[in-house]
Amino acid sequence: MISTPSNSVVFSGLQPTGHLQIGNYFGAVQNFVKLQTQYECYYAIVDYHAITVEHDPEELRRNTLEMGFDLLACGLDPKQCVLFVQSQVPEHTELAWILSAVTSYGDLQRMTQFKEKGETQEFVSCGLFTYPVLQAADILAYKASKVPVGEDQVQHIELTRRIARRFNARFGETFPEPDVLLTAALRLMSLADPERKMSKSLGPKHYIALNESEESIREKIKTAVTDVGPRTETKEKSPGVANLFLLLKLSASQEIYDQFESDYARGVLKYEPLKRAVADCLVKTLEPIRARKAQLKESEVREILHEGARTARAVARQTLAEVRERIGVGKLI
RNA sequence: AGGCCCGUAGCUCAACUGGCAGAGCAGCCGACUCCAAAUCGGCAGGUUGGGGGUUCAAAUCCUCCCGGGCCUGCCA
Repeated sequence: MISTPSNSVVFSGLQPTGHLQIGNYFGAVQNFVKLQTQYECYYAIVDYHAITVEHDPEELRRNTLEMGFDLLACGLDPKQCVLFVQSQVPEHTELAWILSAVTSYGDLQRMTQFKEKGETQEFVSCGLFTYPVLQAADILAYKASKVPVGEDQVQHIELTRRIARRFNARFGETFPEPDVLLTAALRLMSLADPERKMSKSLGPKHYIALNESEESIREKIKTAVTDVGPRTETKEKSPGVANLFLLLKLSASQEIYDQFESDYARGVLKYEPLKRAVADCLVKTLEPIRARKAQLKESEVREILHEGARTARAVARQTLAEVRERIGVGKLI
């Protein structure tokens, strides 16, 4: 069997949260960069998702553009992938409405992310509830079959499959059922609370941004939580130390990494030198990204995003034409 | 459309019958530590949702507005 275009399309969406942090980079974006050389990739900065909770319009605008800068700096190449802003392709929201008609209310009620996010919000919008439907539309508008996402999104992709299946059953084969593209599950943990995943929402001590100053990176690594010392009776690393080793693996040479591993195994590792090495290597690893970002001009980023939206829209429009036809709306002849 | 409840520090809440707005957590600085954590010491944090009114004095009482939640009705 030769792979057809229909099973080689990748879609992923990123919320415009402002600057990317290194957890996003090593956990997801680095993988996106790799995927763009192997698949037909659509990457969307999903601003319509961001409005489902309270937000500031100016901040959203700024964050959306900022995300474009960061993604390009990380190595997403407009020649190899389609990078765009969700709201610039209105087919997403149109398809979301259509799909909401084949989405089970009960399924949505079972989405754990809605329950969790809803608890933190004073005002729970209807949009927050139907968020997974828009996500399904994002994916299905391009008939994507592979969706690289984190573990926390797996439930939403399963819902997307159910939505696709139900649509196909009622109106005829239209969408592929997308698969989660699980790469080597790589989770950077918070520096200040290594039991939790690194996230901006936990506070500044918990994450390192891609564009963070060298001084600040060193300070945060230095104050990262460790433990009372290497344990002799068990080889198991504490979460904080394991996290530092993961950072070292991601940024240091094999030699340096092996040296620290060996020190740890022999029970002679001191955390202070480990932290110094992690900070050194991390600063060096992020430097090229910083350099690329500094070279990007705002007008250039805007143009790339607009061009991406044009390309994406051409594809999404075709899908919508087919969908409208199948469900009996639009043209009446 | 009617009724009831709520809004105080970043978060969770306290403040009697109207009497100097406070605590825990989070945050910042320091001590301790190979580095951290924990612990200890210190610091900072406020238009009490907003306007108007009563009063010597309002987070507290009255009034309007904004925001949120619940109940009922109406429509279909």
